[in-house]
Amino acid sequence: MRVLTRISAMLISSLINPHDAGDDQPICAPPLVRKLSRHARVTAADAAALGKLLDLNVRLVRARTTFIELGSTQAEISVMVQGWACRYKLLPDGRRQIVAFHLPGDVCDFNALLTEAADTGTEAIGDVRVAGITKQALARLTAEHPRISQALWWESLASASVQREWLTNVCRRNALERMAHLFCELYARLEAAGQDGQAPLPLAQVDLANACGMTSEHANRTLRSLRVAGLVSLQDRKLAIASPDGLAALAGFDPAYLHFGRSNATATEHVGAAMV
Amino acid sequence: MRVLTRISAMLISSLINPHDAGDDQPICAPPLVRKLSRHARVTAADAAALGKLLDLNVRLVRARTTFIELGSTQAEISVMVQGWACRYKLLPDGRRQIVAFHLPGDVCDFNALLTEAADTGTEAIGDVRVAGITKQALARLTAEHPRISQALWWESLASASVQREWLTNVCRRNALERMAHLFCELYARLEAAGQDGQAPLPLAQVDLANACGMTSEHANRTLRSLRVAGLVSLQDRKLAIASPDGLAALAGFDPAYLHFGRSNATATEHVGAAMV
DNA sequence: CGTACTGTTGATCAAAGTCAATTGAGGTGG
DNA sequence: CCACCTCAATTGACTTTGATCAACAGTACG
Repeated sequence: MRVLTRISAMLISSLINPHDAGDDQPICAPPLVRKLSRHARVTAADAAALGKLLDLNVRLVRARTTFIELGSTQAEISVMVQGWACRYKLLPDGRRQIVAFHLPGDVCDFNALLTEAADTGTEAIGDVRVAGITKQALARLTAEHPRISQALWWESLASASVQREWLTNVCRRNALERMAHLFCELYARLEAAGQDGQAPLPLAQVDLANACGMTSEHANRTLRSLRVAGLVSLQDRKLAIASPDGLAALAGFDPAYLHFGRSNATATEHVGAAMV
Repeated sequence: MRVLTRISAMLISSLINPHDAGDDQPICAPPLVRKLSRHARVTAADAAALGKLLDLNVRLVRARTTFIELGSTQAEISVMVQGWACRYKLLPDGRRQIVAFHLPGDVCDFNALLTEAADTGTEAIGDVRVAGITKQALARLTAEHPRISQALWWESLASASVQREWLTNVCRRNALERMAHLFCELYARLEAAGQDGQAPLPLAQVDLANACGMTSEHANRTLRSLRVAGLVSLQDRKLAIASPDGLAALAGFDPAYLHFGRSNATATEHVGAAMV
């Protein structure tokens, strides 16, 4: 049984969105809004509408709880508001693979749109806040705000791109490079999400192992190598990235695949219209 | 330099689409149309409109030619009409990873919508026919045929799901299981595409190696194991799947992740509307 | 003060990579 | 038509990476 604590929208929203007074400064907008604003030319009205939806239905998920169960069908799209989550697959014999990490502002669950049994589970790493948007609400939102729809396409395609990089990462890099690459990605994404890229990562070594495609013992040894090389450090049992540049050099990290930045926001204009 | 032969639409269409006379029987529709019809309730009019677009601009790509260059930006979305292609990533030091195979009916290039430099290349494995749809044309199509847009969302999400399965496959299965799994997937996808699942696969061993995340030598040995186990066979230098069931048992193959089937086509109805 | 996790370390083993050489098929030019 | 060339496939010997098995330490928590 899932243990989900649903909390009144107003309460939560005032707790985690202190900007709620109605000003539109993107700096304190919900993470997803801020992110989507980078992709397409989301107007203030678009952002406000999305922001309102994100406030309506926020639930608190306790650490180490799977909040999107394997095999379940979801009536809602889940959006990360706070905390970290991981998406994993399980083989029948128990082998587990983390296929993605979800940070604030990430859409956990585009696949819910397929309305089929989820072939992945999603688990909170620490305590997490997730906004649920019903498909109907999303339908209304995207119908009235086509630019949001464009931006969601972007978001979805960008996360597919990350997926491909992960595949390349685990297949073509060795353990040390793999882990370094993962750290680089997380660092870059945290920074882009407006969070402190230097903040200690809440990941357990098992998570690292499951994400990098190795055993926890080997993850431990790999981590130690990175530590003695001075690239990461441990602060009171929390991992911290000591040298982003060093890690990037080791991993051959090129953030292009993350598809940040609004470089060609104008160019995607008509595409959004296209897909929507 | 890319060597692309562009051929008059009418010519090609009559060559490869002998059904062109205007009848709407899905059995002889272009592969993409047939596939999308499984996802959402695409009407005859929707299908016809898409089919027409797919006929407008078909190019022939010779075997072993990269037709979507790394680093390029694309004005068109490419759709596989005939033949096989692979999508790959390259590391600076030359290591290569195939991240997807494209069969007839697959959209190669959703990422073109991002209008950023492609971080993957796409190469024809044998001779290939690709339909190009300009973003503008796609915009018009999806605006007039929202169900097509729904179906494209489905298609995009399904391919992301395949991507995740690949990650799990290479991380958590050994060489033998990996390759068996790949064969199962290709077999299932070929069958679903209405092609003969028993047809010999045009893949070179290097391709197998690059897709399964191993060296070509090891791919060779792995393939031999599968051959002596009677699961695959070599017919005049072409690989053929001898025992789909045996392969599936070995690999622990569950086709759910491919998201075939119209099981819940009705349920996705309003979602399509949502995203569009 | 046990109990239950993570994390840590060591010893050993198996899977896959690397290096090197050979085979075989198909294509080309003489 | 045949010698030659090229490239993919094949095989063997050896090495390396990472998995497995096993034990133990440190913390957290009831």
